[in-house]
Amino acid sequence: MSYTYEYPHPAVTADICIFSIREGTLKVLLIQRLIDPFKDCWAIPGGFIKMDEDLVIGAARELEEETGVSGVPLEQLGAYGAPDRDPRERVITVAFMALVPSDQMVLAAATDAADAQWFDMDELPALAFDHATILADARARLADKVTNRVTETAKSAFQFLPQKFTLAQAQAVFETLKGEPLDKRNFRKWIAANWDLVDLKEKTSGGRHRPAALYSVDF
Amino acid sequence: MSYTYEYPHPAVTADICIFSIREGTLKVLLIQRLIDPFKDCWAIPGGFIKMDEDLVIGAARELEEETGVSGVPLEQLGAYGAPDRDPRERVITVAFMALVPSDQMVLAAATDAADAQWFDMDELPALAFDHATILADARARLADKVTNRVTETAKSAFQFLPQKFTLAQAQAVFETLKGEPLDKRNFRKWIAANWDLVDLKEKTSGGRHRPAALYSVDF
DNA sequence: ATGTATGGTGTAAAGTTCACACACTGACAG
DNA sequence: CTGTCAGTGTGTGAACTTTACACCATACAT
Repeated sequence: MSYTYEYPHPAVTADICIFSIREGTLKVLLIQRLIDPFKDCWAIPGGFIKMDEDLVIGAARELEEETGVSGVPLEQLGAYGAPDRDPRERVITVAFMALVPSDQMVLAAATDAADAQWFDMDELPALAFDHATILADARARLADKVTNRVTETAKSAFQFLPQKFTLAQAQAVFETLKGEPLDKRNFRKWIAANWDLVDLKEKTSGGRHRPAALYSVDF
Repeated sequence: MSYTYEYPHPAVTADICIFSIREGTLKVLLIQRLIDPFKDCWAIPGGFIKMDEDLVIGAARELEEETGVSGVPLEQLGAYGAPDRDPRERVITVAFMALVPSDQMVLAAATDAADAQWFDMDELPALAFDHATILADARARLADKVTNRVTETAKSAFQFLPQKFTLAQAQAVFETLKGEPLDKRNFRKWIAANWDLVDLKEKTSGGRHRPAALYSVDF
């Protein structure tokens, strides 16, 4: 089967930056490419858009196919289309990003992916294509969104916390996402002002220190 | 000549929202399509990306071809790719925007454009494809950029002013771009704080009112 | 002289951001 | 039982930003 056009057409892919927090650090989901170009190289998941699917649907499909991750709300980052970004042919990619909890997530590499793993954002391997650029843009956008407005992206930050959490735990999550330390008192004022925290009147115990109050959040 | 691929490929276009101010109101540059689909319908300029050109280069080229407008710094807005947005075949478009002065600009419709005209943003005709959506997104982004940070976009606002301008003229420009009235005193404080205004020690004359001081701006 | 149309000016209140230091308490060790 | 450790919890002031708001000045026309 082949497809013929009167004029040349580029291929169009979707690539997806999936961020999560694991072991207290910001991670990104990468796949190891099974095929050339950049065979065996790590890359952000993605693949070709089908002719009858919307961009974001295609991105979600590729993500699930390659990594087993599904049901995440993707936000468009932009299009990347340098003529030589793919050695095979002209490929224009539309990048998406999302922030997801990953604790109970099972990664299942498939399709074009030999492997799918979480990588520490501070220890990235060499990446295929222009994925390093895309990922850097996504990282910057993530830091921007998380603490500025109360958006869906910011909501998803709470998924890295247990149902009952301490304010110190919450601060650690937001610091990880933002990539910089936050002032304790100012953080507590911010979270109280911007989110509906419920004081559970319970305390942690077991630490070699003063117990911390536990909270949950209502949206 | 034809081009054959093993898998189907979408066409990729760039579409460009060019804003300007004319006669004190915000205008957008539209072209009248010469060919189907949407023949004779108005649309934002744009066209197919060539295989060896970057997205923004292609956008600039299409803009010049269809309207005669060149040399404008385009900013990417995002990709639009609903499967049915073009009745011919799958077409994914990458949208760009810019704000340009238009007084000495000569519009020259060519290529796929029967005509190129400035339209008042408040009196838009029916637009081809999903261009109404794209244009609405661009309008929102424009208002955002102009008064918030001192960006390239904001700089270009001064191009709608003569070399020597009054603060009232400047306020009118920024109000038009932002789409809402601004407080006179607060605007004057803002512009003085954010831009390097030079007091020319000259005054307007001839109005049936008190003369206004003239300024120029240094970047 | 008067009317009219636009130019030009300052201040206070509210809100936001940022920096910053010390006492509290439970667990554990001795 | 006592001391130390380690993380918890709390408030204020300064700087800055944002917003609201009203009146006199000046040139021209009549």
